[in-house]
Amino acid sequence: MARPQKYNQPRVLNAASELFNIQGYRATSIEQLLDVTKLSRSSLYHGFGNKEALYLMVIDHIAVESAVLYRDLAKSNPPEAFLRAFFQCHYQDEFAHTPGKGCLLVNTVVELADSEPVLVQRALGYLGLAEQTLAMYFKSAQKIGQITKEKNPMSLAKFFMNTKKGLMVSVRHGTPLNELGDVISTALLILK
Amino acid sequence: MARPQKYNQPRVLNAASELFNIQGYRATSIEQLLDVTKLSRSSLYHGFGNKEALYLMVIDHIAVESAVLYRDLAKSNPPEAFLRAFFQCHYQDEFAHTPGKGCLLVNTVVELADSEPVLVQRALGYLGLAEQTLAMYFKSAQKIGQITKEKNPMSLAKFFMNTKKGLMVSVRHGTPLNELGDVISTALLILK
DNA sequence: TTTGTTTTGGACTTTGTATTCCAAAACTAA
DNA sequence: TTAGTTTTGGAATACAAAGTCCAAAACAAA
Repeated sequence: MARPQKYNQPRVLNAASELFNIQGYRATSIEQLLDVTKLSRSSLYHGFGNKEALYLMVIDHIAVESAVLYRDLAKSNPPEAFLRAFFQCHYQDEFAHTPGKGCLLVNTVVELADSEPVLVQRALGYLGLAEQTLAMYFKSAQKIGQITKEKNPMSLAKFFMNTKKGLMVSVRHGTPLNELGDVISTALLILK
Repeated sequence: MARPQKYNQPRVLNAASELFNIQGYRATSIEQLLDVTKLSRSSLYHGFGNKEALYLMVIDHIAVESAVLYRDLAKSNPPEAFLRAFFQCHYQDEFAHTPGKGCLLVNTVVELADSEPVLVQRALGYLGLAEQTLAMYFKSAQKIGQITKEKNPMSLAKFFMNTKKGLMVSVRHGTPLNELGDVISTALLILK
């Protein structure tokens, strides 16, 4: 008994996510968002609130996507392969779940650290979640004997999250892929 | 035979640097810059051009400071101590050459990656320089036998620069210092 | 067709921001 | 004092951006 919603959230969020990821939060105008989402101004404000609310939804959206991806990668790979995939999934088209340059969560905390606490806290929450997931992965990998028990799982998680953050910075400014591969290989020596 | 310049560049650049570093480029308004530099609007535009030009001068300014500091640290420390100082100098008050949160160069490339190529290129240049300096340091450290010759000096440099970038992201969003220390200790195992 | 909801166009308001400009004031050296 | 230069106040310009609002159009079901 009503006109159905024409736009669907996932498509809008994907388009917005891509633009935010490339340009950053502040550099992205409503005008541009209307462009890529093909929404009318009225629809965007009616359906998503405002720019900040939309950004929050985008963060949630990509965080869920990433969490699912990580879980899959962890299930089907031994430690080294898993970590390589974990590092590369944000800049390899095969996985293509986050187009754009770098990681939206990292970009968010760097760009907005001191000026948008709500957005930063949301991003930080998901980064923390990823760290915990990594720690649990290492803990169980130690139990199975896949990696040495010498090191604290939490320390490993923090170290590899830090490596990931560094890589996301490098990806964002266009470092050639082979150089990133070199960094990854060096970092993985920690597991030996 | 003239009125002398009241403001001096270094002081202005320090004040501006601190604000830019904390808030980012876009979130910092001219109004706020006038506030912290104690300059009048007219003086700022007359003496420094515009916001972009000022930011370039700030980048140059902190890059020179950092380069000098790194050189000193390299001269007076064995590899491990040098690297620890290299990592910590951006968030320890003792060195206090870059107040604010994180590293302005890293913040710049992340915040402005796609929208301010001039500023990003300038920052990238100095980051590249730091990497080269690190590589040379490792090369000579290998010659003296301070570190193993197993690894490529350039790979080491890239790896530790990546670690630094990750740390700067974490510093920016307020990770407790002891956690950073843990990451650093893990990363340093690469030298063993 | 009628009804109720969603979507749209587009003008409008409001706000914030960078930048320019000029005449007046401040200051030093001659 | 005078001359030459720097600094300043503050108004004015220009522009872009976020968000609001309303009436009209589109649409599906009754």
